[in-house]
Amino acid sequence: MSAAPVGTREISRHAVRAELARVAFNRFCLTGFNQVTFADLSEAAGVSRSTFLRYFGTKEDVVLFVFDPVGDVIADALDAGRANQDDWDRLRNALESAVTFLVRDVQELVTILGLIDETPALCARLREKQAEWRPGIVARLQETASSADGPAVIANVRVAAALECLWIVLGQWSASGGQEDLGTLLDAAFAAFSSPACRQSDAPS
Amino acid sequence: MSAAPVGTREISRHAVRAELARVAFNRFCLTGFNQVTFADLSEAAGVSRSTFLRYFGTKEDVVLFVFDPVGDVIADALDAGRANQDDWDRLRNALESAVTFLVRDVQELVTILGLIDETPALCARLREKQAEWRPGIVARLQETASSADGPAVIANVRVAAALECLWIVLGQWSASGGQEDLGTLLDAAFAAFSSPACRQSDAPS
DNA sequence: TCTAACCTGACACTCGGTGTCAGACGCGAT
DNA sequence: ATCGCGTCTGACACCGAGTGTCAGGTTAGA
Repeated sequence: MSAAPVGTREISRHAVRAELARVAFNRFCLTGFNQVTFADLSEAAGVSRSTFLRYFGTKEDVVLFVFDPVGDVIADALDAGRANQDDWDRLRNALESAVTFLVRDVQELVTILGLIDETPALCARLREKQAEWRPGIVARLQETASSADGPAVIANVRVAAALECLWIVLGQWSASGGQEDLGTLLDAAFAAFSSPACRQSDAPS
Repeated sequence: MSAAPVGTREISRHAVRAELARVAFNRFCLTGFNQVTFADLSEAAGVSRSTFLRYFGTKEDVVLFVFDPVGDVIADALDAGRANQDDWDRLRNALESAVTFLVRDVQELVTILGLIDETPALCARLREKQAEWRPGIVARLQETASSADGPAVIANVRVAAALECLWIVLGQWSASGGQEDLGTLLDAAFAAFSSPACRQSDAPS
């Protein structure tokens, strides 16, 4: 997935990137995202500030570049089992693929999510990435559709809503320290769309 | 709504803020958001850079401060007609209040939305504001609930989804130059939640 | 081996944003 | 009227993010 690096230069670049991110991540967790400067990071990593900036365009990307493939993961996962499933089921399953991709090391992901949660700049940048994914996901959701399908806005809204579910669920999960089951949490979140939309009648007290 | 300014100082400050924003907005539309610096803005407005910075903490706020009350508008509107309506209906009506609040001058709103749309930094900051509104809206949605109401995550997801609808609808509306009816667009967007979730069967060809 | 592409570090620069400071201004009390 | 108080303003210094350039070293591939 996501264009495997063939050239030796690509391999090298990828490895250096990973190492720089690792060193930087420790600093961020230790001191806080905003308190750490590029000068600190480059010094800690043993490279010049210029070089560090060449590997990561912005400070946010040092943390968030691991999320880059998620958009493609979700879009690709929409193809699987596209028969006999409605939009919500397909989206829910695609999100399952996304969290499976993200959860390699539980502790690491919990830490990253915690760092993001307490840093507005990281939240903003992550939401920006999410917005970039949406068109591709919407297109994939529609291209396998039976064309006699409501206006495009419907698909747009559903994808946007599903992506919101993803972050809400991940937030809940990381708040529990990675204990809860992500599949169960996804089901609970998607119940917002399928359940009988509560409170059309008073409480039976 | 939103704490009417009582003191003379508050009135003055509010007026200056509006004037500075007006001048700045022209510049932004003329040259593009990123190309305009605080030095340009302050010169155009006839004040020092320091003063301009004192009225708007960030460059994004120069454009986006008009959206600040929207969160409260939505939360307040949730109270109206809280009987015999399910979550989706209440949220849809609350969004109607929000767009009514925003649409004073059609042309101006279309221009602002266009500027936001082509400026990633503005999109990001607006999404940040939206995230700040959410807790308050969720609380209001739940406080009038019959408590025998699914887990909190349900309300969270629904509010998040509704807010996504708001921006999708506003995007569509501004793309049409403010011609289409916002109520109709809202209905079309919310159909994503109530319609029979397409494609559980093949196309009848 | 040779050449061309690339990587690196150093430097200069712009701009967003924060903080400080002294002076000007408005306003209420005496 | 004027005195004192808090506030607003402009000037300045400062920091950090991000961009661009350039010379020299390294490596890949013919």
